[in-house]
Amino acid sequence: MNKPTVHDIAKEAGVSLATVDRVLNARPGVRERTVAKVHAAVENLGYVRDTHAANLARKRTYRLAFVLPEGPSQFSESLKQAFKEVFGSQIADRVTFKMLLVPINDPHAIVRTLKGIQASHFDGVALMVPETPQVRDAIAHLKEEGVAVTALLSDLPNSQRDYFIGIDNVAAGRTAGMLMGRFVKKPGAILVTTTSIRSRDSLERRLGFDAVIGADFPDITVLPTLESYDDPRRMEEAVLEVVLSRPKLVGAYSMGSGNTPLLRALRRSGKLDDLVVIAHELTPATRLALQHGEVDAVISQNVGHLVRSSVRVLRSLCDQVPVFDAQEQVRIEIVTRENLP
Amino acid sequence: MNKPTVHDIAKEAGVSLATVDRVLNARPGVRERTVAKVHAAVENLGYVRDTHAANLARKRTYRLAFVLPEGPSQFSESLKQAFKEVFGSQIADRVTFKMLLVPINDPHAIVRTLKGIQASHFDGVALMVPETPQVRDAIAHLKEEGVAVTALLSDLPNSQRDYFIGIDNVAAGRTAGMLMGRFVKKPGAILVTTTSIRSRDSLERRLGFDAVIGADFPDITVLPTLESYDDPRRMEEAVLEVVLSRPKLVGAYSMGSGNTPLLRALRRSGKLDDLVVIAHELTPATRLALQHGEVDAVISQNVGHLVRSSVRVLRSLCDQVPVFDAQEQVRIEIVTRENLP
DNA sequence: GGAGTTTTGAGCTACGTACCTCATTTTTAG
DNA sequence: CTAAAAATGAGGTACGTAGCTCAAAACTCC
Repeated sequence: MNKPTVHDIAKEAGVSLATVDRVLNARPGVRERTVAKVHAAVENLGYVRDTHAANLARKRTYRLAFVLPEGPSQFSESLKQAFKEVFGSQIADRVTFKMLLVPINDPHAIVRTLKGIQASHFDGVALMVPETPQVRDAIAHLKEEGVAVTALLSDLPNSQRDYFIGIDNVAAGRTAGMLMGRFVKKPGAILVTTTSIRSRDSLERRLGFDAVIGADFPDITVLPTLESYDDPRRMEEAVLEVVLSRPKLVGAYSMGSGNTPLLRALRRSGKLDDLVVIAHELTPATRLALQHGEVDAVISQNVGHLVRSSVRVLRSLCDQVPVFDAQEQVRIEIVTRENLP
Repeated sequence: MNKPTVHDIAKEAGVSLATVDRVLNARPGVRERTVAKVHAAVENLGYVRDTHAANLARKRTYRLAFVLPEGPSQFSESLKQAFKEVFGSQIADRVTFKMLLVPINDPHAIVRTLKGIQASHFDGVALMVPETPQVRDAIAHLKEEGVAVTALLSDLPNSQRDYFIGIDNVAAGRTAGMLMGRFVKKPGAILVTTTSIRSRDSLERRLGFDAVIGADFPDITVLPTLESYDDPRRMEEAVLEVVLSRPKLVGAYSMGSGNTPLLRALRRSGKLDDLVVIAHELTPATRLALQHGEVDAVISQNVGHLVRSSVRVLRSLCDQVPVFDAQEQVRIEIVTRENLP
């Protein structure tokens, strides 16, 4: 009736506790036949190791590193806030964190940081960095050392990362496109902005957005993407210019960070009320804009969930336990004034 | 540096381990002054009990009961599916479940079931039942016996339940109203259906829906709610009648279960393509309808999240540990063809 | 001041697992 | 067959906490 323990396994397999221990922890010096017997007993009884008792016995701690872009983005801030919250909660027991901030546009510096992560100091790493060949190599090296690696928000599909935690950005772009198409009331053009179209996220979102608009909303044209290159002033002016020169503008889609300069420009133009505005990521700024009716919808991913997921996933990877996918799947959330959390 | 243990507390407070244990577990026979000393030491060192070690020592199990409506609703099915999934996961360790199915329309039977739950057999209960005076009394009784009680999906605001896990249904209705208002392309009437308007959920959703339509979309009228009383055939015919007699119908809002008869009627009428359809809860039926473009949006709550939340919340309540609210908050999800999980 | 009562301390076992040592048994090679 | 090597067993300690016993110390009260 009760959950079987190692003692039960020993009895069932007709071996001693020591042998069971050797098998379960893959220690050497056990005959093939005996290993098989123990495994059979495990199967038979449906034994699952009590992770908590095991962690207690081995004084295990999960030393995790999070490599995040530095710089004062509102999204990063809410990520950091989420980390603080999680750190105090149950999820984080036996976990120690280290946040490593890297300049997102300097692949060299990123790789230097990754090389600084050693298996002797960390058991798992979550990465929110762009994929480059050097990053791939660094990940391969981490894996060789036995460090668990998960991609966060931006996938690293061609690397050896163990897991990806984040959304399908093409689908996110499609969702934005669908909302835009259904929300606008008349034919016209859509302004699109982002930090840099060189980032995979922006690329994918634009792809999805264009696909839906092209297929389902023939009356709408999508303008070329405006890039801010992290310069808010420049973005604000560029947006203003487009808005003033384009009488038939009906909407704006902000794919990346930099919602604030977009909104400032639209406010200055006096046309904000006539435009459907869709942005990404729920931050204090977009939240306020939603409440004021300036932004019509925000496509978002639950930041708290992202952080908790990364911790849970990294723990599972460290323990070599299967990840509970259903729980870790990140939803593409549509947030409006009415369902604002 | 390391997490303080009871030993550290004993040293810090200048008392023995036994005394620390007496204080921490609220055992009698300790002087006020000593209790204070120990609490001070706990504060000083920032001690937090290692729940897992504690559970190990006391062979603790969390015996939980879930009181759910019986009957073959698709939503109930997905709930049960979610339970099965959670049962095999880490969240459920040291947890034993019991599902108690009750006839939702028989308050008498519900109360009988609740009275059958005794503290000697259960540590926590999650309830998905309508609020009646008898139910309130039964909850009060459970609380007296020391059983943790949480409301699931339908709140029991006037009872002594410890927690509510679910969404704000007024906000959910508002969200549906907003989407409906923005999705329909011309003025007209909206058909509204539910199982029974006597249920709190339907009442609240309708309230929110009407409020938004009334305030923001003056061109739209909302028809009186059609009730199915759990009779699909009746619902199907009633819907068909309305659709055929109302040329200016532009949308349909399904507030409760019974999405299938609504869709059947709309298909039969041949007008499905011209209507904006918004439903609640993501089930196999609504998922398929979304994919086929028959339903435009589904307002949903993540069932897996609901179940995991209830387990986590009930555990926290049993342990008298604060609930991590941010994690347990249930989102009002907007699901469309594009962001279907 | 003595008897009774209350409070405190010391020490033990247990939970399920990890990891260690040392003795004993079994297997293998020559 | 024997010596060496490999495999196994018995039993211990530890992790952080719960919960128990029994003795010792500290308080009351009259």
